[in-house]
Amino acid sequence: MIAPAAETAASYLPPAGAPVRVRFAPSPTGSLHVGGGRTALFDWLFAHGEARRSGRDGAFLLRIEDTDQNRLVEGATQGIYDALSWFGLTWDEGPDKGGPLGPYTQSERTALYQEHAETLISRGHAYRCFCTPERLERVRQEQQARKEPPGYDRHCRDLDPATVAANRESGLPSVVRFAMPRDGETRVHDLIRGEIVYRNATIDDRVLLKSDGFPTYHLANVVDDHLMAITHILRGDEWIPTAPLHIRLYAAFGWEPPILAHMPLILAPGGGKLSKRHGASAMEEFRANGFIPEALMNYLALLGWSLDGETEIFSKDDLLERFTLGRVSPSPATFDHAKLRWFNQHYINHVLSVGDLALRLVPFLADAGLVPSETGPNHPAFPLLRDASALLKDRLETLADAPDLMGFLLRDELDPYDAALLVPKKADPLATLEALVAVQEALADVDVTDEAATEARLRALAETLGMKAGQLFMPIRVAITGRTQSPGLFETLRVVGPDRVRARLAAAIALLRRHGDESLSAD
RNA sequence: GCCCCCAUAGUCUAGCGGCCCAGGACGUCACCCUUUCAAGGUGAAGAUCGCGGGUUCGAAUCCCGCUGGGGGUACCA
Repeated sequence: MIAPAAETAASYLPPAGAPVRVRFAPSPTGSLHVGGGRTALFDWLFAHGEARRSGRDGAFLLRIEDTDQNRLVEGATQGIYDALSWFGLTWDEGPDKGGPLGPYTQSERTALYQEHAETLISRGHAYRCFCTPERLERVRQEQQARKEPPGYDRHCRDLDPATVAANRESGLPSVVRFAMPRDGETRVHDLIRGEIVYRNATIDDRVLLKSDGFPTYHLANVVDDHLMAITHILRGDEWIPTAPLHIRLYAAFGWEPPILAHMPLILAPGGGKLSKRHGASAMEEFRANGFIPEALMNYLALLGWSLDGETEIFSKDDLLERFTLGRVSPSPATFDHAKLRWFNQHYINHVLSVGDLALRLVPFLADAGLVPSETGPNHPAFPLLRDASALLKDRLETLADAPDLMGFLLRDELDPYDAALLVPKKADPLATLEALVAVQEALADVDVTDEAATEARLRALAETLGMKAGQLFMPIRVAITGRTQSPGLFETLRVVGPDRVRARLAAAIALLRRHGDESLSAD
């Protein structure tokens, strides 16, 4: 546990007594990306951690941005809830939770956006545009041909009111565009990077309301953040280029903009945005691949944030205690699967209790048919699972490694293995066979659940046979586990238990006899 | 092309003008422990602080330029 730091109020926090409200606003167009997961984490840590530590109310809300009817993916919203819940984040307001400033699903707020678009039009900050997609495409191509920067040519910006009315009357489809100031500049204050200055002339008139009546991100996000009393916007770096538009929108509405903080991008190992091509990139994939949420959280927290450059292990409580938005770095970070695996291994081996680990292993082992899926702490299968977990936890990098590594403990029959494995390198098959027979006899009157007794007996046997202990232990290991790598031999024997030890030794001896005959006849 | 962001070892990072000829972690390598493999322990290699100019008694730290990487450039978010 890390001691809480003496907290001096950061400059980006509101005056004492005023609340901090942040939101995570994913669109339900697929599974939740780790980049989104990290943004949600930082949102949550800021609201529930930093803000509350400093004596302010901190609220974390979830808003579903489903304004693109063409990209909606069925079940995606539920998937987002599941991913965030699994990750360990809880939200105070959201579509499923309700709250004072809902609804929290944008498709239920369309009237609101339309009203606000009209307000902008009436104030001269926006206008109806009747340009067809075909015309827009043509303009774009012409601009490219002339090597001009692409962008809307403001064709409809100064249509006279009569034309607009006539077009609307005749049912011509239209969008609402923002009337960006044509000169001057817009200053965006980013909490992480400082001030960014844009020349207004380089920003075109973006669409606010689409022809299907739904808003674009720009309008919906500004209207909702204001109406939901959001104080700080945490979002990905990819939003920096549209930040000036948003700032202009706040100004056009006469609203005070929230504090903006753009989180550094998460890059793929080869460069570029992290995607499916680079292995897992969605929260649910990490879950399915056997990563535990505590480890993922620890790893993700350190991608872009650090406490002191020294401390590496942070529990969820540590993070709530120590995270500060001000220490988030502006530079993009490359996702390193190897380091994530290290964290996961560390949590499995050193942080989780054995009982906890055993329980988390159940879904993975059940899928492989190794334990009943209903296995719980009081299930008859649990004690063996627990013992198996204790034995193998130091070589589990992910929960998904368990079926392969623990099969020999959880099943009575061993998977078929190559008889040659029984014979150590540079050892004689016949001598090995005799040694195993001797082991069989020696173990007949030894209680294998007594590790010390078993070890004493087998070491003595090795001496009697004139073998090095390791030479004798390897054939036993293979006979009992079916593989050349296993936990310590004596603890393995203990957990496998007397009956299976006996049966597996007999099976190994039989296998070696057959193998010997075959190699003789092959000569 | 245009706009914008970023820049300390392969990777994540500490550093916010002298404590740094640069600290921690992952990865890599070696050794130790040892019945195998892990885990663990110890140690090593690895960064002309992207390059070039300034500012300063003094720069990884401040300023400018360049280069490189990345993002944006949709009636997607």
